[in-house]
Parts: sequence; C-alpha cells; structure tokens
Amino acid sequence: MPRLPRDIKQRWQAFTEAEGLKSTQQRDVIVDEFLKCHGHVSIEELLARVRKRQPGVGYVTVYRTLRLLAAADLAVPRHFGDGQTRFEVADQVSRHHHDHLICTDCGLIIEFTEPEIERLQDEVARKLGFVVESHKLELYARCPRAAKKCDETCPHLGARAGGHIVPGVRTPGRPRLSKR
Amino acid sequence: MPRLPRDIKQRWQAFTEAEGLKSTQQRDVIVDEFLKCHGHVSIEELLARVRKRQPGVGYVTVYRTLRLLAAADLAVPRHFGDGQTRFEVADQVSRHHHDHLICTDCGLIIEFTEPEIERLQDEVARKLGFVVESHKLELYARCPRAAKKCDETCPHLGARAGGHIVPGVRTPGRPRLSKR
DNA sequence: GTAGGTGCAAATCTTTTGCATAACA
DNA sequence: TGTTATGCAAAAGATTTGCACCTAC
Repeated sequence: MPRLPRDIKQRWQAFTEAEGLKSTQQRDVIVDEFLKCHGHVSIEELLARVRKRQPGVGYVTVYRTLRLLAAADLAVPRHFGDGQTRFEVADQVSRHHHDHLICTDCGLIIEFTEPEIERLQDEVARKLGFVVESHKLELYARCPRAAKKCDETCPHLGARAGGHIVPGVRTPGRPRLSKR
Repeated sequence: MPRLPRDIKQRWQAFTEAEGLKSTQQRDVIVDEFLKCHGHVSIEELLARVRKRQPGVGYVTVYRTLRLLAAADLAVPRHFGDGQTRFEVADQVSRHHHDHLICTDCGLIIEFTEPEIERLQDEVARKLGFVVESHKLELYARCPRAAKKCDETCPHLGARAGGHIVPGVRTPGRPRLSKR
C-alpha cells in the first residue's frame, strides 16, 4: 500500500489512475479551478469560474467532478444550512484545519482553529468508544451590541428585513446565509 | 417585559397569545406530539406520529407548525447533512444542552456534553469580538476496528452497499444517514 | 473500437407558496 | 362574521439519474 503523495495534484493523478478515470478538457479545468479556490465554493460558483475558461461546461459535469474529488478525499462537502452544498479543498482542511464562526447578522464566515477543542473532541469520542474521523464545529455569533467591531468585519450589517414572524426554517436558529 | 414561563407549554401558550394564533385540533396535536419527542424528528416522522391520532393532517400543516415552534424558540432545527431538516425540542437543548456524535457506519446519533468545549468556544468568539448565540458541533466517528463496541451500539452495522465509487455528496465526508 | 465522459432533459426530494375551503373566536 | 388555519396542488431549489452523443485512450 503506497503512501499517499503529499502533493494534492499527485493525489488526484493517483486516484484517476487507480479508478481508470480519463482526463478530459472539462474535467481538467474543473479540478484545476477547484484547487485554486480558497473559500467554500458551491457548485454554481465553481461552474461560473470554469465557464470563464470553458464556456459550455455543464452543471452536471461540475457536480460529478466534485463528487469524484470528494471520493478522492480532495474535496470536503460542507453544509451551512442554507440548503446548498459547498466544497472546500481538502488540502486546506487537513494542512490548515479550521472551524467556522458565522455572523448571524450578515452571514460573514470567519475561520478559526482551537487545538484544545480538537483534543477534547477526540477525548469525548474515545470515552464513548469511537474514533473521530471528521467533525463540524460552527459558532453562530453576533458582534457585541456596541457594534463597533461589527462595522469593521460585517459587509452589510443591518441588512435584514424587519418582519414580525418566521422566515423559512432551513438555517439553524436564526441565521440566514446569502443564497447563490 | 414579562419573564418567560419555565414550563414549555406555557411558553407556547404565551407565544400563540402574543401572536394572535388560534388553537386548532391539528395544531394542538402536532405541538403535543412534537413536545413528546426526544430525539431529532423530521417533518415526515412527526407527521406519521400525528396521523396516528389525527389521520388526514397534511404535511404542510406540520411544516408550518414546526416553523411556528421554531419562531417561538421551542423547536431547534438541525441539519445533519442528509438533506433533511430535523427538529429538537428546545427544552431538551437548553436544559440539557448537548452536541452530537454521528456514527459513520450506521448513522446512529449519540448525544454528549463537554462543558470545557463550550467554554473554549465562547473564548474563541470573544477573542474575535463576537458573542456566541448558538453553535453546532458534530463528531463524525466510527467505532474502533475491532468493531466490538460497534456491534453493541450500531443498529445496522455493515448494512452499507459494497459499491466501488461515490454515492451522493450530501453528507460530509463519507457518512450516509438513513433516509426517511 | 470501446469504455468512459459530457450535457441536455427530466426525475427526485425537500422545502415553500397560492389559493379555495374549513374552522376558530 | 371576519380572521386565521388547513390541505391540496403546484412552484421552487438543489441534487441526482437516463440517455444519446462525443472523446480520450
């Protein structure tokens, strides 16, 4: 059993080889563009990037390629509760693992790491007889009343509606993330 | 501003009153059944329970009632990545707050609490200038190779397909939760 | 030439809304 | 008696599959 190559492109190559996958113009561009992404891309977003280089590429092809990337452990799907799946480059996750803090005012996503939390997670699981494979930690938080700090970080603070009752229910608690 | 009643049913009553909501047979049964739930119910699951008492109740009514319960902070929506929204009684969340460990073999959900993790979360947010409103922590884990422990806890371990490649991509990483 | 890939259209699946009818206060 | 609620059907969104055609090995 050969060691997984450090380089992410090599890992992709190894995967395609092992699975007998072919190289095509579309697939190559999609993978290339995806690996250049830093944040959390949705299929649509990636599709838009790809089409700048290869107009005519279909949604489905991006979808299937991301599925392959996920199978190869090169992409990690994320669900922030807005009903869309977003993907993150696994390299960024493993080499620079992080969790997320989501602003409940504007949906801004901040990444953070807290090694002590990670350690405690492993410990909790171990006590229950499990071994953690992955985890998801999201803090839904808002800037303090003073809103001083918030003006700096939140792009469109205060852009919410003023309604009386009940939006949809797709997001955890109250937060509503931007769509598309 | 009156204190929120301790009792959850009283809180619901206060909410309906304040919002001018009417009491109906369907709504009453739905709320009642929901509050009796302990785990994480999906709309369909709750609908099934409700229909045992009131056949003919529509999916939409359950949906809208849960939306109201969420607005009243009596239900907390959860997203475990299988594309379905599940709801938890807020009472269980606030009085007995907990996070989730999900078995990547069978989808079994175990609840746990780790006060130290909670504390660290607040600290991290504070350092970034935020105040945590809520959070979501999920550990995706598997029982140790030996699988000893797993046989005890996992209802249908080994019930997965044996396919070669790539299921859907809705779940984080590999885990596949049971549908419906 | 053949297995694998692409892209359209269409099927699924879940959540959400429109609207006519029924039930509550 | 006038809201408010219900439930059907259908819209909306996102994901997933079927299938005919195309392309890389």
